[in-house]
Amino acid sequence: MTSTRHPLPKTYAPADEEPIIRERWRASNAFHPDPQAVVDGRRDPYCIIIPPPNVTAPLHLGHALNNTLQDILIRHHRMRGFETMWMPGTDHAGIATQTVVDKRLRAEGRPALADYKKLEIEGKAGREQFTAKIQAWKDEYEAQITHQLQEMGCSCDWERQRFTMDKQCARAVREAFFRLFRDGLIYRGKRLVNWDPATQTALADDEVEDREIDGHFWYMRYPLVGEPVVIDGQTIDHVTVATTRPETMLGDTAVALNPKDPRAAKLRGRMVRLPIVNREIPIIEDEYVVLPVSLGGDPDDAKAEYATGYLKVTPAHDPNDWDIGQRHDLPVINILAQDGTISDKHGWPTEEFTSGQAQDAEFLLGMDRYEAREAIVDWFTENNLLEEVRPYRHTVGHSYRSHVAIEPYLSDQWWVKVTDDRLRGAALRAMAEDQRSPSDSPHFAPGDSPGGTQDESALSDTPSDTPGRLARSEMKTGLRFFPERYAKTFQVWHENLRDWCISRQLWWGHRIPVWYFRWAVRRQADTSEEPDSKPGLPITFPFLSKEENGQIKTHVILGRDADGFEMVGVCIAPGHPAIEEKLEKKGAVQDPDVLDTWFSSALWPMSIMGWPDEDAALLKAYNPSDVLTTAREIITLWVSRMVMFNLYFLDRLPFEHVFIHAMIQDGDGRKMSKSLGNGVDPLDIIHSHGSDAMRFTLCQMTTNTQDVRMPVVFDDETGKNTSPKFDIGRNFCNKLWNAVGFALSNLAGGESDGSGEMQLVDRWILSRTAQTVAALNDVIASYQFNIYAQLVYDLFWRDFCDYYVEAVKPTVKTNAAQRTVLRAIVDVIVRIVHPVCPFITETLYERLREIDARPVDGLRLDASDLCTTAGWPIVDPSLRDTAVEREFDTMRQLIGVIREARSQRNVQPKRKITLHTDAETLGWIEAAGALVTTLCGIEQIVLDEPTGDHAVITALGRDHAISNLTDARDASTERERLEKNLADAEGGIIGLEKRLSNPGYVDKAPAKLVQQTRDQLASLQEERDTIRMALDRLAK
RNA sequence: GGGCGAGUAGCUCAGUUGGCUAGAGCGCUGCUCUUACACAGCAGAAGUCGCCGGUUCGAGUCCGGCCUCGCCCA
Repeated sequence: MTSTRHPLPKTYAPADEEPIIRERWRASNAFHPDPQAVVDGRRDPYCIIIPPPNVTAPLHLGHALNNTLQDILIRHHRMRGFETMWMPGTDHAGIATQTVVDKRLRAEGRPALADYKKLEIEGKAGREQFTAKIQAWKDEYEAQITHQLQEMGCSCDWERQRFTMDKQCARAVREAFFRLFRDGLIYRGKRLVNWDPATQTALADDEVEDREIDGHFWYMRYPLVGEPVVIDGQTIDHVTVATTRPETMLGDTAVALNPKDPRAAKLRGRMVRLPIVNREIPIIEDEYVVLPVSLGGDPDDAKAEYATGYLKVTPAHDPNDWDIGQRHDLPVINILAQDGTISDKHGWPTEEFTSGQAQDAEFLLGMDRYEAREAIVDWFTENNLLEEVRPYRHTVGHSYRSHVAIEPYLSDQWWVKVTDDRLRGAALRAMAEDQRSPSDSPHFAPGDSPGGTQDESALSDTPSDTPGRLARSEMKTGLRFFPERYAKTFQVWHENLRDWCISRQLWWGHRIPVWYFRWAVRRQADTSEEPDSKPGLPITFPFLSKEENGQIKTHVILGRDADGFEMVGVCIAPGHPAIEEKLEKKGAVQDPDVLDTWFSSALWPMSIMGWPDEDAALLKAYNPSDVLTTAREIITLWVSRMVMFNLYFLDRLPFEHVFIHAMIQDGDGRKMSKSLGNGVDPLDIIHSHGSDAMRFTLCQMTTNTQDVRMPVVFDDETGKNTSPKFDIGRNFCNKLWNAVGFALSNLAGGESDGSGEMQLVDRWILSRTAQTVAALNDVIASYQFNIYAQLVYDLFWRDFCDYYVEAVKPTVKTNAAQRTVLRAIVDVIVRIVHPVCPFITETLYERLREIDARPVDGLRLDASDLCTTAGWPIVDPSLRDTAVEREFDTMRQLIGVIREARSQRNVQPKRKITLHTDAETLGWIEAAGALVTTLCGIEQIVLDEPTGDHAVITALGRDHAISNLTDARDASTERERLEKNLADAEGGIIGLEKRLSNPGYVDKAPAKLVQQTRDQLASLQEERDTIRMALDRLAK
């Protein structure tokens, strides 16, 4: 068969080929699997769910890495015949997106969030208008992200792309919330939020700007209740607390000191009387308290320098104090109103005033927090309770909007009770047993001892053994992490888990499906139990039908107002807009907050497959999926929540494996970031080097360490950041292009008469290929991407190009057997490179298809129209021939020595030389075909001793010579070379002799190893002797 | 503070149950635009495997301690 096509261009030009290939893939529909084929049992599934990128910004290099790795897995499995699904999509990223859009609007001088909030208050649909702006932003970035993924060659099922806020995902969110609420796993509780007293709104963490301010530490005395204490000869009748916020003392509920503090023991169990309010509060011990420098605190810690060792604890007004309060079960006393004035109406116990205890504090009520601060400091001064004031510069969070200092403020939030055993315990029990660490965790059942038997089926997954694999619907245990060490992170996170606050004071997100209603509730039973933390009894609204009431199965009582009405919160099942409407007509108001973004992300593996419709074919086929591929910082947040929710709602895992890839840092070990300007844009690299080059480089870098470094350089020509690392991939692609092009031209041109036999190189390259393909399968199963690249590189470049192609040049045009092998090996190489470099291999595959393929025993290569759907090479173990590999290595050694001698003697590359050798060596060389003569530029091989100018060489334990070299002989370089070789040999001999003269080694090491050492020694000794003789000859 | 990772050639990194005279790519040196590829070929130089101690016949690899850098969680 003769090709009518033009030869390949000399250099691979990715920009010319990539769009053609993308279009070919699109038209083929090859990335759109049929879930029914899986459900019917006709095909085995393989599925990856994309970790949905945020619509906040375009993809960065970390995404490029993550998605390249996913695509490698996907393409590999698709070629192996799995019904392969890679589900794409994006995440709405609530806080980040809302902030980014608000910032952009403000930068453009257009109406922004604050303006829309005003409109909303005025009843002019501000919320709707603002979310429309975000929606437009989302559409823009979603399109951009999709484009980027396609440019990278990601073989996602684009027809099934989803978004965390689309209709289908929204339904899943509503359903999940309703069920968790119904089952008592969602509750309402207090939490400190960032409160802006000026605009009177809660702010997200990233809406708070840290600012350094010049403040003070005030040292205030709290008198001890009861007898004074003597410590180190000093009589103590009070403790001194240091604070930057004196006004919060009104809400103090304890004084804490570090258990390591020497004073702690003496004060244990004592109380102090809080000045002004006359509240008696306990002295407690908590590790959080900073020890003063004088008591052994860290001298480099500014806080230790200012600390007294006594910490006033105000749970309602400081996040750290809140945590201490939780740990010690302290009362929480909020002393501020929403506008930042001192108030007794927001949680300050009324009794303290009615009893007259707090009458000294009455004059403070109504004061602004800063006025109150001054007044309180004055009061302490007048009463001789102020010990000292020291200036102190520190960081205080300020509202990005009003620029006033934010106030940690107690407010009602919704929580998921992830600490419940149904969630946390289930997630822990789902871990593969051999990956669990020893632990006193009560969540593992007694039989679940760590370090149990390994689940063998998890370790290999060739298509032939998939029937042994656990049925997907039964996959509720065996969650496995790669690299293994991350299992510990997962376990520790769960063991220290706290409940998850899911409400966010934002507009962009899934609105909380709870309606608040002021109602004289008709109760089925009266109850005085604490209503706050658990759903109440079923509620009945008279204006709803019995059936409709059934959709509101639960409610939470939020409080009782002055008139005795209860404020209740009800959660409505999804799909009943009529009920929502009726309630709203009666005055019910939906919670204004939205859910934490992770709530919808946690449902991602289910929602995108059609849950809550449990009959959806997608859900049956692809939940659980095979592997989640993600970055390290996400294990705690996301992986955990997906596992908990999938187990809870479907009683099975969302995925079997979790692969955590390294993070890319710049050459100095810094994170890539916009602010540092050290980021590399994947699209820039695709344009400068090609998508395949970028992918190869990323794959090749992916070791199982935590971080990998990529030196970043600024390219003056393009004005963009790039990295020399990408040259690795570009060079690889170019080499591939040229080598395959060369092979094709040899196969297409010329013709053989069908005769000819395989030579040593042919059997050798087949053996190496068989070995490589087998290794690749293992390496994919264990997510060792750098080794994948290495194996492919070595086979293609070091073996195929450097030896095979060179060796067959003189014979391949006429030797039919060799042509068959060359054709097959090129085919294998193109296919095994395909998962990493899909574009170039797809292009080359098309050319390769023009050449007739003949079967090679032991090698199966199912063809297809496209490389992407072609069969993965299946090699018979019989192709592996270690005897041939050894024989080849012997010849390669000889080649190396001759080449070295040529180089030492400055023989011109083109010059053909004469080899003088013995009959036995000649026999080996001839048996190897044209290998040695071609690679060494040998014109003839003779059995005579050289007469004229020549160089003696030592190889295979004997002497040979080369002649017909060049001009005057240079004995000194040859002597230098021999002396170096002699030194090497002697060094080796000494080492081996030392080892063998050690009785411990000879006695204890395995006999096989000892014999191997002896053989090694003998051959080195032989080599040494011949080198010595050669040196002697030179000396004559 | 807790957890994890890294330290091997000038740079970026391999090194899987201890058997190593420690490897690769880039860079460097020399020779070649040899007819697939100069984004290439051939040859070469280059390392006290962070430091100290231990186990062992044998340690880059296992154990203990220390130093430096980084990440995650509080």
